[in-house]
Amino acid sequence: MRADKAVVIGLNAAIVTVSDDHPKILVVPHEETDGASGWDALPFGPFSPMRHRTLEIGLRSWVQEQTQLELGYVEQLYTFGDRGRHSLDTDMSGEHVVSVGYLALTRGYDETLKGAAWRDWYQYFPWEDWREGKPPIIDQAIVPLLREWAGRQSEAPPEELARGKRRDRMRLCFGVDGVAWDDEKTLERYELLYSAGLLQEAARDGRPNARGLTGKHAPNLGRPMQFDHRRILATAMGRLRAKTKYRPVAFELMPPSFTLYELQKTVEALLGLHVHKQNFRRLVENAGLVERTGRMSTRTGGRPAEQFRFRREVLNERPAPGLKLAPSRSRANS
Amino acid sequence: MRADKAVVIGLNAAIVTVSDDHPKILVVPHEETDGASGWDALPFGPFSPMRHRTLEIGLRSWVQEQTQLELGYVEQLYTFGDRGRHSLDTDMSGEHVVSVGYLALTRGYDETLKGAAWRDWYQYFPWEDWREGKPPIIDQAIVPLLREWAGRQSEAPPEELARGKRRDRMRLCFGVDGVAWDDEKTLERYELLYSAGLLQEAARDGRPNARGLTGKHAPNLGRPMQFDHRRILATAMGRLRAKTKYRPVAFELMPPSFTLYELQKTVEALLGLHVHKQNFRRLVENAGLVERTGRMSTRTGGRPAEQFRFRREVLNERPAPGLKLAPSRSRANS
DNA sequence: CAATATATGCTCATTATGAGTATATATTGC
DNA sequence: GCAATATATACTCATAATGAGCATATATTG
Repeated sequence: MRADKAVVIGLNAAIVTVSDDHPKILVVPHEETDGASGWDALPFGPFSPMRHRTLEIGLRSWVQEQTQLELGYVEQLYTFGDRGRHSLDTDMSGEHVVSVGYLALTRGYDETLKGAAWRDWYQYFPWEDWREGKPPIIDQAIVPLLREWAGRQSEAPPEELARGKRRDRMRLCFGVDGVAWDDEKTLERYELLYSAGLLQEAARDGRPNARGLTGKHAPNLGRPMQFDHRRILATAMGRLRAKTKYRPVAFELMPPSFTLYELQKTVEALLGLHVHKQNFRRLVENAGLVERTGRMSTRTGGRPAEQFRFRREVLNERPAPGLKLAPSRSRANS
Repeated sequence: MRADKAVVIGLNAAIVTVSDDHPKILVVPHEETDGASGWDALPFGPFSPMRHRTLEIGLRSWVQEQTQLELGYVEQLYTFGDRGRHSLDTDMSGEHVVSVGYLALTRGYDETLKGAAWRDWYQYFPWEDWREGKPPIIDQAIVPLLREWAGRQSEAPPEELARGKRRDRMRLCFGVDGVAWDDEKTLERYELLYSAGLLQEAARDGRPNARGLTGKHAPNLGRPMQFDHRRILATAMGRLRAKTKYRPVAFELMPPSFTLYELQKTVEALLGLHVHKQNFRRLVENAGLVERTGRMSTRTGGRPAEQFRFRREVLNERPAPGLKLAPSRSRANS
């Protein structure tokens, strides 16, 4: 059992927090040799089997080292074997890198971390935030560009078929022709845009873009990242959005005590959607996910809200549920 | 970016089919040097970045080579960095192996595949099949052994706490004290039994078992596998059971045309549970997952059943649904 | 032809869901 | 102090989804 080329396992963490109604991820500015500098990177480092008994332990220690952050909730996402042509060509050591992506949640938001910075994840995915309605970038830029791409000559022989498939992908991903928006399809959308050559990463990797041009001519759809890090982030978003609905993960992002509306705002920030306020309370309370503290919130605004805390016991009662909610269609509530 | 020890990526496939109401997986007898021979292994091989552009392509080619099987549906499961002490100690080359597990589905069941064999997955997990009621092994062996384990002195200081946590894990995993059985917790159950030292793999890896004994004294809870392959299989089962309920994957296991009851039997085999027959039909038909063929089944028994086929179009309509069903509690139906 | 086995259609009570109305309690500007 | 405003929270209601069972249809078997 011998590989013909050395393989390095890169551990990558998408570390998420929510502050001030914005989901943020921790990025480190990563200096590059080939002019791609300035692109953000996720905290990452190689897995060393001698030092780390498991992959997750390795990840935690890298993050600790690079950002002084002690991670709580950590979950493995996916392992990517292809990091795009870029890494194959320019990787200094001639090693092949396989990326293992992780999602981590923290309520920390420890202001300034040496060398690292928190950034709103919607900067990388401006089409994913529907809280203020459909993001204009979709109809103004994305859909027209994708239409052009879908109509282009395909390389493969079954011409008409390939075009149809492209159109279907577009419809399902971006909710064209009355297809409903699916907040969990973040990775599919990212990969569609990449395939269509509409992302800077695709240009970097030498993929022809929607106009058939190769090179640095991709439009500016969201902020790019180093290597395949934006893909890992897309995976993290999708997983977190999905998991929020069937497991009580949102509480990992909350302080020990919070009002129900604060909880709702956090969930809405993650999902990029509004939910129905009254139904949200009903769900959270009926599911036994929270308990009253008796204390009241002194926030400015209207009537003071009661503070709640997460009922950790639910985890031991049944397979603990999440915050399954339909987006509220009427903009009236929230 | 240098690892201090060479890392090899092992690609492992849990290839599933269902035939005759039994979910089966493809195993290859793997000869070992240290006496552990006879333990089944999943088809696996190392990832070679030079030959395979992606991990999945590498997996497909290994499977093809080892079993002559052309895979259809393939999905990555999880990447394990620790394969137990065993592999660390006895790995011939001194390399560290990281396992990437995959789930693959096939309707093939191509009888005899050179060197490989299909085996009922419940042989590895006899506690997972609840179709004939609660498997006796749970109350007769597993729960008593786990109780003993939960009551043992713990290594860590917070004595009472550790015991409580062990009891909680047992309750949630095996449905003790009125906790409902959760068919998706296959991995949690496997890992609990491993932690408690109740599996042959744990003995092999030198973990103390429930009676505090080290060595080959583990009871015989299911058939063991090479390396961490039973853990990968447990992951595959859990994922497949979960996915069946929200995505139309079961059809990957069906022939082009089938009766609704055949479909139901396949789903039941996967979940290890019975479902309510009439409600199953209602769900499948209302969800638009199937369409009539007009042909009738000539199977022996009672009234002939109509044959259906999978409506592939659902995949392009909305985020295609699965076969979400509650297990029927009354044994009357089926 | 009775007994039996399965397929399929239909009903019904209960619960979950999506949306809204109504009321309570605070702050703010005057 | 009071109207205007903002939020919190309680409650209602129609509709859909779910879980369970009954009834009928159509085959085979002895």
